[in-house]
Formats: sequence, C-alpha cells, structure tokens
Amino acid sequence: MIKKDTIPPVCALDYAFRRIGGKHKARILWYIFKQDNVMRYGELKKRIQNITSKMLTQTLRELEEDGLLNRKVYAQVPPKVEYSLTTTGMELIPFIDHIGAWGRKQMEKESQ
Amino acid sequence: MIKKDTIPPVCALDYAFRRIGGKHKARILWYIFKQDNVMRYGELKKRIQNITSKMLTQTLRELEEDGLLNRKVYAQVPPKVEYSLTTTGMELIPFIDHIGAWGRKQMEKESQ
DNA sequence: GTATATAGTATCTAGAAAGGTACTAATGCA
DNA sequence: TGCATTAGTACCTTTCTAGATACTATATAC
Repeated sequence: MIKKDTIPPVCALDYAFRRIGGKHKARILWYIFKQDNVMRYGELKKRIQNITSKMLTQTLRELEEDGLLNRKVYAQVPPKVEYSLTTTGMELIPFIDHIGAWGRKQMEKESQ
Repeated sequence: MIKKDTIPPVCALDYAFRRIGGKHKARILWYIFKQDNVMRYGELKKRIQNITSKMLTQTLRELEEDGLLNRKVYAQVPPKVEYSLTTTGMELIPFIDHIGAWGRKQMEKESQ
C-alpha cells in the first residue's frame, strides 16, 4: 500500500507498512513459511485462490525487491520457480503470527 | 486499505490488516499510546504533520468503528475531543512496537 | 504435428484510498 | 461588533491499487 518509491517513508512504521501492508503480502510470506519455506509459483496461485497471475507476480516482485523473498529459477521447461523467505523476511514471521492471532480472536468475538 | 465492509475478510490476517493497514492508522495508535493514552484532535493533527483534517477525521472514525479507539466529546465551546485506545487497541501496541523496531533496523541497514 | 505444463506479460478498466480547498458552529473575550 | 478557538464537513480531483481478459515461450510426451 501507499506509494513506495517516490516519497521517502516518514518513519519506521511507515517504512514497514509499505513493505508488508499490501493486500496479499503478509499471507504470501506466511504461507511460504508454513510450507517449510519453499513454494512454487503455481502452489501460491492455488493457495491464494482468486488472485490473478498479474497480481501474484507483481506482489512477489515487490517482496523480492524489498529483500523479503528469494526467487530461484530453474533452467528447465516447463519453468520452475521457487520462492522462499530471506532472513529479513523470516524476522517478520513472529509479527505476522501474532497479528493473525489477534485477528482470529477479534473475529471470534465479533461472531458472538 | 482494501474495501472493508463490502466483502468479508478471507482470513484473520486479512481481517487484521484491514484494521491497521491504513496509511496513518498504526502511527495514530502509537502516538496516542505514547502520550499516556490521551490525545486531542488538534494534538494529533500537529503530530502527524501534513495530514489533512479530512483524512484525520476519517481515519479516527474508522479506528473508532473498529473498536480500537475511544472518542470522548466534551460539551463545551470551542470543542474538545479526546481520543484514547480501547483495551482491544492496546493489544495491538506490542505488534506495532515490534514492527516499528524491524522497520528502524532495516532503514539503518539500507542507509549503509 | 499437436497437446500439455508452468510461469509468467500486456493492455485496459474499475475501484479504493488519499489529497486540496473552502467552509461551518457556538461561545468567550476585547 | 468582530475576532479567535477547536473539531470538524462538503465537495471535487488525483493517485494508487487491484481486477479482467487475453496471450506467450519452449521442451517434452504422445
């Protein structure tokens, strides 16, 4: 979310949310982490149902540019590309975990 | 970020990020927390420089609707309105703290 | 020679979030 | 009488993010 390249972040929170605040970003990191830190493009596509390939590619590219994901291309046909979290990306996992737990709790509360 | 009312969240992470993923949301919660959990509208306006009153009001309203902020109106003129975190809002503080720390660390790395 | 699999691109459009500017209410005070 | 104060509204425009649809490359299997 929010223009990332044009204007510098106003603070660390701004910086951080620009990197993981997108619609699917946190989920992508989380799913890869949960699959032993390796997922292929097609697996992600299935997991995040309803995402278009354009959006998935675009989001993966941003995560890669921001140093949160590794992209490993195998020189074969049909193509095989694997995504995995970098060390930096890994550092976000506890945060994603906790905020997911918070969300789950709130959703339960709301549904009562 | 992301349409919040029309379509139900796909998961807890989606739910959570819809609530604190906005451009200023995490910062607002954080600043209020840091000011002993009370801030007036005008104080926030000064703190978050460059935000328009329209955006500030809108964001505060959303946070209130989502049960993260209390809004206390004093019946006096000129008006006085105080914002403070709810218990639920408070629960987000550790995460905001964590991700802010992550952001700070990354920014330092980048600047080297 | 054709079909299949995989990881994408390209182009156009819709929708959501954010920004700009101007304006308001009601009271106390000079 | 007129001005300052505070917390907003109203209305319009711009910018960003996301979605829809169609299309591509190339080795291998059949």
